[in-house]
Amino acid sequence: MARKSATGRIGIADVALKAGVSHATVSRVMNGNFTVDPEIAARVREAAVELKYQPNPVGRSLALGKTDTIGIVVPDLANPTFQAILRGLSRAAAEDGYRVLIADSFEVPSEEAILAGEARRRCDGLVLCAPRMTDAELEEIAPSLHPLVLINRTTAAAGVPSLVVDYGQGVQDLAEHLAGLGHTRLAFLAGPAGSASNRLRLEGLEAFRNRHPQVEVSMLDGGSDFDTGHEAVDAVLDSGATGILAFNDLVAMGLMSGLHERGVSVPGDISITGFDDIPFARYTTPTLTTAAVPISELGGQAWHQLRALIRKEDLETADTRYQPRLEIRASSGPSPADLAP
Amino acid sequence: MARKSATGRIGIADVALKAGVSHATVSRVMNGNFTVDPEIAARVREAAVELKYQPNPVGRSLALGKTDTIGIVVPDLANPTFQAILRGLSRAAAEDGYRVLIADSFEVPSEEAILAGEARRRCDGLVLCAPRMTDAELEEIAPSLHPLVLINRTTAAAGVPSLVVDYGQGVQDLAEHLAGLGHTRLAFLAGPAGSASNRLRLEGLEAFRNRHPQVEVSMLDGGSDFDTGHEAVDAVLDSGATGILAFNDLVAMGLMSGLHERGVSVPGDISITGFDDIPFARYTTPTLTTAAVPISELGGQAWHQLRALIRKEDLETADTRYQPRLEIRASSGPSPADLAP
DNA sequence: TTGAAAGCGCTAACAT
DNA sequence: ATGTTAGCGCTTTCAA
Repeated sequence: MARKSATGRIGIADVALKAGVSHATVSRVMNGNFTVDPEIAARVREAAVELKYQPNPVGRSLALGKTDTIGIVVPDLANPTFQAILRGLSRAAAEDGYRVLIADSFEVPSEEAILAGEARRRCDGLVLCAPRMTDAELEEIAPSLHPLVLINRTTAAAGVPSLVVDYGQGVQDLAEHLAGLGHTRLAFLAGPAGSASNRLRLEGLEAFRNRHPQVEVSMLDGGSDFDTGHEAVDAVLDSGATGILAFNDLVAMGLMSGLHERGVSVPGDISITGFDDIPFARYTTPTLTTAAVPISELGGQAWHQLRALIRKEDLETADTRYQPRLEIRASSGPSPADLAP
Repeated sequence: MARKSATGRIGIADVALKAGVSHATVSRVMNGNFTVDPEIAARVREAAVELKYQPNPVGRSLALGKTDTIGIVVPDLANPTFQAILRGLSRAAAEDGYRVLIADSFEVPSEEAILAGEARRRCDGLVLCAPRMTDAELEEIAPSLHPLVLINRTTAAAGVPSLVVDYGQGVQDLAEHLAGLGHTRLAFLAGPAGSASNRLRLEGLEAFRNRHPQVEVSMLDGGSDFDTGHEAVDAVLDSGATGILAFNDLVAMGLMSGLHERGVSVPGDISITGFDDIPFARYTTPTLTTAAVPISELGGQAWHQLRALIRKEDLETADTRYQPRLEIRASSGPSPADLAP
């Protein structure tokens, strides 16, 4: 009978018994150790196949001190940006035989540290995606999370590579684009308060203001999803701005939908820009002007950085900076003030 | 010094040493066993905190025979449907202290069985999402994957609960809706060939045809993403149909975008329906008529079924069938033939 | 080339 | 109430 082990599953001992060898030999064969006599190896393999034996990964993990698994902590799995990062990460890691364990903090900053620690202990490394926790907290826990890679966040802690998108530059490019179209009253529909990428956008806008003192840039509270944009219609109309920089594509889409309901023409009356260039952006009506971010590439890069750390190839912990690319489509046009004198 | 164990990390032995007790006692304290003297327990806890000790999950898993992790295999992580299922699953599992390990088969059916087996071995249970493998193969591997829950697929194998969306009924409801608006020439923009959910839609349309012999329903080849819809514009126009049933919302959006570029009015000239009711559906222009599927609820339910199996509460392995809900929005309207006599 | 034995970090039965 | 001991399933020295 096959079921010898306590768990009821077939273990290395069953194969050893069937092949008439020790478990050490079975282990050697399973791991491709060539010091085993070919004849015996064949017998072992045969027994393994017959019993449909597959090594227990938990046992291996304990013995080897590695799990072939990495973790990722995201603030919100419903956000297309994080979904794309996850996909890129999962794809790249899979090519090296690693699996991904996910942890969603549901935008609760206080949960992040716990989730991160827990995930890290089960894995060989961790990707922390746009964490909402404070700099101090991040810096404090970073060492215990090593190997660790950050996305859209940096830290003073040593040995933690960061992949950050230059949202500041991106938003400046968008603002320049609108200014170039004659818009002199812009409004920024901000993102979540704790978001570091929102801070970068604000810094970028500050730089823009300094270069263009004649352009008014008002700030409107917001968020990161459709509803935020949809609910911001009144605030946007009240602001009197003709060029709206939405926090991201989702917000822009919600806003466009709301303006459409009010009979406001885009870009006839108001020009709108998004951020991210999610796949949907080229299918909205009108198609959305935005700043394209190579999101899923970011996930792939995160794995490559993490892999280097896991393999202790950490020769270079240089941070990587991604430049968004301006994607001009139909949602932005000349300022109506320019058209109707 | 704290670092005693071979791995360099702090282990139970370090805490035992520091608190002057055996590791068994430390284990008892960490697991809330009340047979420990309160004073000693406090001393142990203190030592644990000072050393920042956290039990190694791999060690626990091996000893307990459980990992507090479940796996999910999806055909394509880029698909919003699977993303939503993943999110619902992850959320529900997290509430019970379980984590989710993901495996993406990238639409390669031959990979599924391997990925599934591998994932299952690392986890306490598995969710197989719309597997593309054959019925025979699924039935063969199902027993070795137990506890197993299927989504949008059924199997003859015993003890495997299925959660399936009634795509057949949904597409019939949509077709009835269009017929009720006076459309007599419909076209179905089909999905991926191997997809079981596409087969269900085709069956539903067959039933519809039998009930409405006077309505013409032509079949157009397609796929499951934006581009499919966008590229289908010519085929759609050539078909002469005034009511288009797109495979899903993505295809519908791509199609609407393409028709918009051609100056075709929706729903003035052509009515369009999607399927799924992804969040974007209510923000398209015009808003999309579709059949709403409670996708992320599906993920939650999958966890509840799986949890019952893990806990061996498998009293009822009844399959669950979800009825899509017709969501009538602005992309469908009266047949132009009815309007212009 | 192979087997015996130790050990990965933990839990739990057993003994005290 | 606590310590000792024996696993969980595997890899890997160390002997032979």
